[in-house]
Amino acid sequence: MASGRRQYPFHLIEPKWQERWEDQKAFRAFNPGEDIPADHAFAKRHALSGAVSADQLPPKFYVLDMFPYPSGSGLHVGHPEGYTGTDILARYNRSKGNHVLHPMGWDAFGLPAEQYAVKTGQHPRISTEANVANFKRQIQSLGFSYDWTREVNTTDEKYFKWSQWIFLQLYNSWFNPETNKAESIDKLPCPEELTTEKQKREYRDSKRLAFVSHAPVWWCEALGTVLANEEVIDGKSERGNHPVVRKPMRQWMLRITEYAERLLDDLDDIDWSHALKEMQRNWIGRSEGAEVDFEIADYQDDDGNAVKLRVFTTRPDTLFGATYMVMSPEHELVSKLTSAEKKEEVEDYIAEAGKKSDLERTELAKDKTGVFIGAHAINPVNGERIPIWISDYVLATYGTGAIMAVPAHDTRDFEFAEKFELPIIQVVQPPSEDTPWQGYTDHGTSVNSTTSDLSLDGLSTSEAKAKITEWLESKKLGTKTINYKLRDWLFSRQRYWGEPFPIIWKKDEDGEPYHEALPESDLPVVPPPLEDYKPTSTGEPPLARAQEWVNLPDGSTRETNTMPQWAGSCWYYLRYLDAANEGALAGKQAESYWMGADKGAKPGVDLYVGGTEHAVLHLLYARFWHKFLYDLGCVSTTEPFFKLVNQGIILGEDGQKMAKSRGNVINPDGVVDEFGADAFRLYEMFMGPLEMMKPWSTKGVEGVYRFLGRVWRLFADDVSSRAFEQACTAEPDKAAAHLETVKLNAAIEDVEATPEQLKVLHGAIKKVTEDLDHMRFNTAISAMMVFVNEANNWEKLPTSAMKTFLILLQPFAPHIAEELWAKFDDDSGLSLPYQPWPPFDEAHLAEDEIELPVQVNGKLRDRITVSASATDEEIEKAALASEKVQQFLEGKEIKKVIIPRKKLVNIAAK
RNA sequence: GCGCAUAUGGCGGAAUUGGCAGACGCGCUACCUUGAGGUGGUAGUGGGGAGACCCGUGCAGGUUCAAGUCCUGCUAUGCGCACCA
Repeated sequence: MASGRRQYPFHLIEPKWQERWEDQKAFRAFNPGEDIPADHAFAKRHALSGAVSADQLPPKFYVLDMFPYPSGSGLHVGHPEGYTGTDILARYNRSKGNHVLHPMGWDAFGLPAEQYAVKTGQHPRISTEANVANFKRQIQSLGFSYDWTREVNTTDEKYFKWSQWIFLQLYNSWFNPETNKAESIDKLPCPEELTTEKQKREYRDSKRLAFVSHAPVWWCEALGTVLANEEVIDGKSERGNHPVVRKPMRQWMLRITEYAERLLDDLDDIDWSHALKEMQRNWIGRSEGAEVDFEIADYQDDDGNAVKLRVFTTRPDTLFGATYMVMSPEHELVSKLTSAEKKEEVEDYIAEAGKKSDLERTELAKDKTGVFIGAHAINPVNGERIPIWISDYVLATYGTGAIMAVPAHDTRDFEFAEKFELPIIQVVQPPSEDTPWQGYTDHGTSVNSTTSDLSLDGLSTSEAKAKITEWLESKKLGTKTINYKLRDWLFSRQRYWGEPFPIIWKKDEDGEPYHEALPESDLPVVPPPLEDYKPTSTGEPPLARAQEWVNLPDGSTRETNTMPQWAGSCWYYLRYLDAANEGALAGKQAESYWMGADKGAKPGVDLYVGGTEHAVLHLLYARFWHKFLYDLGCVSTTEPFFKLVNQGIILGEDGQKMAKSRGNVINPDGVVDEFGADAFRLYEMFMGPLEMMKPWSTKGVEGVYRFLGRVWRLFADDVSSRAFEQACTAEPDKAAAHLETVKLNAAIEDVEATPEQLKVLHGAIKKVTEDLDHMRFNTAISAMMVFVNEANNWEKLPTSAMKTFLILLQPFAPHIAEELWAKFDDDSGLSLPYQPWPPFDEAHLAEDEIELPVQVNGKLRDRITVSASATDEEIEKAALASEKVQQFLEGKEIKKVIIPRKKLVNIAAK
């Protein structure tokens, strides 16, 4: 326990101001056209009232936190780290005169609530509501200036109506590669050869941005659901670390791959960290190369046509070095091409590969396996017959599912060729003679690549690529191709606690099922109540249990899958703009004001802060939906989040990751109880740069807490403070009333600040302002500490300077700042959070005399004091006159004297 | 294996275009107040040396009048991806 006595009465101050802010709706943001009460501080600050158009409103500043999943264990110190940073900037911008949008909400669909429901039979809404209430209490105890009228909850049917609405638009759209954007499915041109309604329907269904797939998906037995690629890590589920297996199932998918190029290109326009952009680039995984057709030797299809095996390669320049081909075991041509004598061996291998999980496939990566299938292909450049193998090192899901193997210049092909003793031919010469060519995969010079028709020899790798690609295209043997690692997004889950799809299933004249969208007027589709939230015994999702809900009067049935948790978090930042709008996900005016780039504002969310764990999943999905909504005309920017910052992880006091099992978890409630919300906020920011990983230190909290105590004692009168404490001891239940008896320090007087005081004050203003502009919260706090340390030595404390300091302190420690501010008679009529941010005046920082360090050959030898107006010549003279300097110059010849920007003197001598 | 980030006192971290390394805070030492302790205050605190001085920003080089900062090559830690042809 740190102390018996409090540094200052934060326990009375903090609830008092939190209540007041709520009563006054102090942090409401007003949409264009909304009625602004004349007595609201925002109205007074900007001389506005009533309904105001977007042009009349001050510039917007949209500062956003990643909304939390309200778990049962409550807030963790990592959450408020980002929230405090954004709150400081929200308050700073409010003070600067911007119109701040700073909202909070709940990403409340999710597996833990559902698993709890399975266990207890209680509807997940009940536990969700309790968790939300607890999270909200904790967040509010920290004094964040959110506009709670805009609170959203993804499980609220008024909210998920619009999640379902976006899905409907995806369902009703296709991606036109010509225009590079989504368009209505009604405008999809249908090939003429499709005549029947069924054919046309199937064609349309194959083009929708939301479509049904029967491809193998990741099935997690323990979670009872399928997972997206991105939710599977090393063959285990991201949540819970359960094993997953590959299994073909009917699933809804979203065609995110159509947006790959735009998702990649537009990264250039946004202010995200380099590291984060790289992660997204890697995930999208664009690679440029060529698809090349290899004719199969001695083989025709049933119609007597030649059959071709198509491969993708990023190194078409190495085509002459292709000595064998490899197909993935799942490749559709495998069964056709396998010779009779190899059939058994090949089938065994396929069965064996199918049994392996992906984990096993990668763990065994070093040891290549494979089988020759008894067929050959013809290398199109030189007519060589090369054997075709199958191996699980070739993935069915990337490129064409088959490769040409160039063992000399590809590590995997090299390992495979060595193991199976396949020929290795050099076709690239490394730049250095000393580098062995075997297994050399970098660029070099082409060799051994000549026929009567074509020669690459002597060309650099990039020249050779260009030449061979052109040659292949001219001979119709191949085409330039771009491939992406990004896969379509698996969008359905076999869960209860998620958004139901606005989709029904019908049967056509052949008795085959097909899907149809529900009309918008049917939204929201609300999940039915259940007694049992487990999947059914046949593996169907839990919604299938609600037979009355599933079966519609006309004989059609509802889709029983639900959407993944990402659905709600993909667009919540848009709902905040106009959270109560029942006619649209966000009104046009509100959207263009808050997200638009008018009046020099940043396009999209000005600042988005959250954990790095969402570097690919949430941030890629949200960008995809945003671009889709842009195509639809629903949003006015191509990107949702202009600037994004990842806060670093906070470690336990032992330097280890916080975990219940280690017993090193810090509970914010405990810290707030002991030191107060202001100290908590201040410490979270004082620890170090926001983006860095850093360990918690209770001693460090005590340090900033002591600072706030010094602030309190600087402003509060000693005698009345002591009287207040005694009164509180005597009448603890009247403590709040006694707080009002604390008077302002008598040393605070309405006097002119001295030049020395102005220098200290403006130094602090300058440092805090510049640091806030660059999110350097830790150094801004240290600047305020310096001010307080200085002010403690002052005999008289000028009112104006002390009030200005409180404006600086307010964003960081708003409660104590408000309490002290209230002790002044302020006639501005504005509450503290709306006080104009003080400008700093460089004139006050100027000095009459400056002290300069003098170096000889780069080593500090003396300091000299000169007039601030001294010329370089005068400074040089003064420096050379110094005795100490002369000692070091003895016997040396002065080569040069450097005086850069009057910062120091360096004498170079020999 | 590939990509990215980071490396500064006993600790968290400062050092804005290359210009006084260690701001601010923690811890520690001494003293004052209190006097049982804690709180509060003052002074000191990178290492070595009695001292003039010398050495110091993960390691090794380089550029420069001047390098924590720029360049080259390493090492360690963290994160991401991982048979992506």
